Amino acid sequence: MAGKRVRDEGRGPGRPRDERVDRAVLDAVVDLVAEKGLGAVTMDAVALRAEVSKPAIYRRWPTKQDLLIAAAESRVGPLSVPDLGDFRAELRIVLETRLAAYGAPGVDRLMAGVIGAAAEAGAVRGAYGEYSARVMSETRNILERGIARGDVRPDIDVRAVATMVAAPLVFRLVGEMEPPDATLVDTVVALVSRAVSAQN
Amino acid sequence: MAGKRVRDEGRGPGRPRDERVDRAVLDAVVDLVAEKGLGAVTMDAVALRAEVSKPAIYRRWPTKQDLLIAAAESRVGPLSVPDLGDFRAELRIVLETRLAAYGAPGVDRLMAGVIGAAAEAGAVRGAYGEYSARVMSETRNILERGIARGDVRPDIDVRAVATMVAAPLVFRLVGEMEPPDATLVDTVVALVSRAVSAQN
Amino acid sequence: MAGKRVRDEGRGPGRPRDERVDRAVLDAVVDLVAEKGLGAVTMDAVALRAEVSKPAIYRRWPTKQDLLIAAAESRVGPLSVPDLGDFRAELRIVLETRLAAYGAPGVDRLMAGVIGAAAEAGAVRGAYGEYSARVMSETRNILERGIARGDVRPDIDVRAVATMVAAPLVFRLVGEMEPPDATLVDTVVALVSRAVSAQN
Amino acid sequence: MAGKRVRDEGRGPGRPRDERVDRAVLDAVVDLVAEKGLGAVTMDAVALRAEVSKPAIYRRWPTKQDLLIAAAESRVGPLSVPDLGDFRAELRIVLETRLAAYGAPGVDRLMAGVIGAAAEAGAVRGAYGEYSARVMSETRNILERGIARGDVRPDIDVRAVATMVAAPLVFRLVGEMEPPDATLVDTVVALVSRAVSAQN
DNA sequence: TATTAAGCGAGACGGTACGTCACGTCTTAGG
DNA sequence: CCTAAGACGTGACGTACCGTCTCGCTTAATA
Repeated sequence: MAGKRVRDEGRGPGRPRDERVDRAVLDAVVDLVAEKGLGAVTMDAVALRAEVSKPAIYRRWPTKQDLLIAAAESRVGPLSVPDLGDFRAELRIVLETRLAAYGAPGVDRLMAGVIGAAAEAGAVRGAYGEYSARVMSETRNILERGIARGDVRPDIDVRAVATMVAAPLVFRLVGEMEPPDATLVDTVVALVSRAVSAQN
Repeated sequence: MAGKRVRDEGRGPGRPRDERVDRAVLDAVVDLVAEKGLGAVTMDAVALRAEVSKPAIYRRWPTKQDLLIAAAESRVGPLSVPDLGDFRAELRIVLETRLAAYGAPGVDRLMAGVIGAAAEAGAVRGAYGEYSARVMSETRNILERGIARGDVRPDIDVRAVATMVAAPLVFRLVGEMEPPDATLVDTVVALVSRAVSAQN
Repeated sequence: MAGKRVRDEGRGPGRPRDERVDRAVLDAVVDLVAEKGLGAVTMDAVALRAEVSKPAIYRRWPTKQDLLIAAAESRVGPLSVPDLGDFRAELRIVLETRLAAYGAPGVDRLMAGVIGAAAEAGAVRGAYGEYSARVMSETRNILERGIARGDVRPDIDVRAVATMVAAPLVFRLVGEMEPPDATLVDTVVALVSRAVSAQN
Repeated sequence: MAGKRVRDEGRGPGRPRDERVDRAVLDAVVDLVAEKGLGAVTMDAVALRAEVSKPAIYRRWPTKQDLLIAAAESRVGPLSVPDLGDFRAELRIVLETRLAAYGAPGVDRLMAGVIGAAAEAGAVRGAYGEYSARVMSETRNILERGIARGDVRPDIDVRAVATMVAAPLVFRLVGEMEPPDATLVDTVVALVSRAVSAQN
């Protein structure tokens, strides 16, 4: 799951955490971003919207950054692609899944906000780094599966290619500030699969 | 240059702007990021470090976001690659120039900060959008030159490919929070040139 | 005793109150004040120190103010002075008893805290007013006994004189923030008894 | 003046403090106490009422306690009684001046609040201690003048008697939570002057 | 040469969000 | 009905930062 949760799930004595609070808070974050932009995502505004108290939020996510990451992860989380016997097909699924997720209202600016917050913190590879790794892991998986299967050239640098797969959609969103579209997905699929294909 | 400057350079009456202030402020921003992280880049801290007053900063850049963009642009600005007669060679120059720029201390987190600030503002395509376009324009140029020359396939989507070229370094920096390296550059050069090459 | 107790002592069904809780809580309050000052007297801190749960405290004293009053009363409670046939001697007993009580560690700041809490509440003459009246009642008694006996002038305003007797020690403690001492007691005894004496 | 002010009056460079802010804030405190009680004296409420920002308040008084003391001092400050050639007359002036000040709306609860806040802080003899000393100093002065003049017995303990003079009005207000009245003043004047008079 | 518009450092200002803390209530599981 | 543990809503706290403003001063181009 997302950024460090203060109390681990091991039920102890005392009143248990109210699960509805978690959901309500994350929804409130996404809704606020979608409706009024990142600037409206104040801890107070989130609390008000979720009908929850600020301490209840801070009990779960000790920092605004952690909250943003958790909200992002609730919409753009780890992926699992079945073995389709074809790297290109699997790659397309990954990218189209991400495209759909980024297209949901608010998710675009939320991702930018998460990156901005992560930059602020500067803590090298904190909660955000772990989230980033989780999000990219399935891309690495299909690459390695492709290599094992034989339809991906074994001489590629998996990490670099994974970056090349993940980067364009996010960069279009955050770096160019425009929504990624099907053309971009098609181009990534075409270029990457053509270039890493074992067929030539 | 970056975000709207309040007084255009057309000399008027009164005391002229002190050019040293501009330089001192931008340097102070980069140094602060390099030494203490983005969180330390407060307008007050910048003023203190640059030995300059806050109004002197705001006269030049009306917003913190504008200042950050100007600082980024002072380190990672527009590029101009001569016609080498070979798309692959020109592509490599673009990427290696960016790699060098991103490797300078502080520039990595500064880029992340610029993106974060742009996200916050939410103003669709403001000063940041223009900066982003300036930075990516040379990549488009070499692609179009390659198409004209004939060593780049004419059926590609220029914009999408430009995104695929620019994205990986920035994403490695900002999205994965690790420094881009030569391997990543090599991989981008190899994959992109192989895939867009007109030779097959 | 102090402030309204939620359940009157009339034994009902169910598990009876644990008497040790009462004592432990009041002791915890006084100890905390003595050791770390009034600011450390948090309901949570009291509960932790007394090894008792918060609801157990609130069942007994519905408000922090009530708890403070109860703690104060446990150390500085009503007094009973026997008829010694001499107003001056009885007055000295009252004052020396109070002096001793105020000298105990923590009691000084506890009194100030009670007054502060009463001020905050603003509720004119609530639990605190009753406590205050209980504490001052014996002074009125010895004054009235002295008038009846004939060694106190009958033309004094009993209430005003009682205030003059009670005020100095408390004010020294709370208003001047220094411990009252024997000199102050001697002065009060001397001045008051000299002034109200029927002998001249 | 009241509790430590952060910047001393020695005009330096930069924008000077706005004197109206000081006045507006202190008035807002007193008005809020008078109208809605001590509980309404929130830093936010004060800022709102005074049409001033919270930082502007904290620049002047680093703590809520300091602010309360300053507000109290603005209404109940040091006194200066001319030499009337008669201790009893001077004592009456001191007490009647205080009685009038305590009678102003809000001042009663404000005094209680100051004492409560001082208790909380626990800092032995901080800003409050100094205020208390300032307020009591004139009483010591008239006692010493009386001794020098010869109409006050020289064998009294000046400090103890000063406490006996100052205590009753404040204690009536804060300890008994009722307004002091003329009867109390008369009693204090009568008892103290009778007891310390050099005539017998 | 005097004027004057605009620059300059310093720092207070209003506004707004942050993250923390305490109060008093409520909810669990167990005695 | 009590107990301990601990989450909950409410709401104030004091701090930090942004972007504006007001001082008194300096600096050059113009009149």
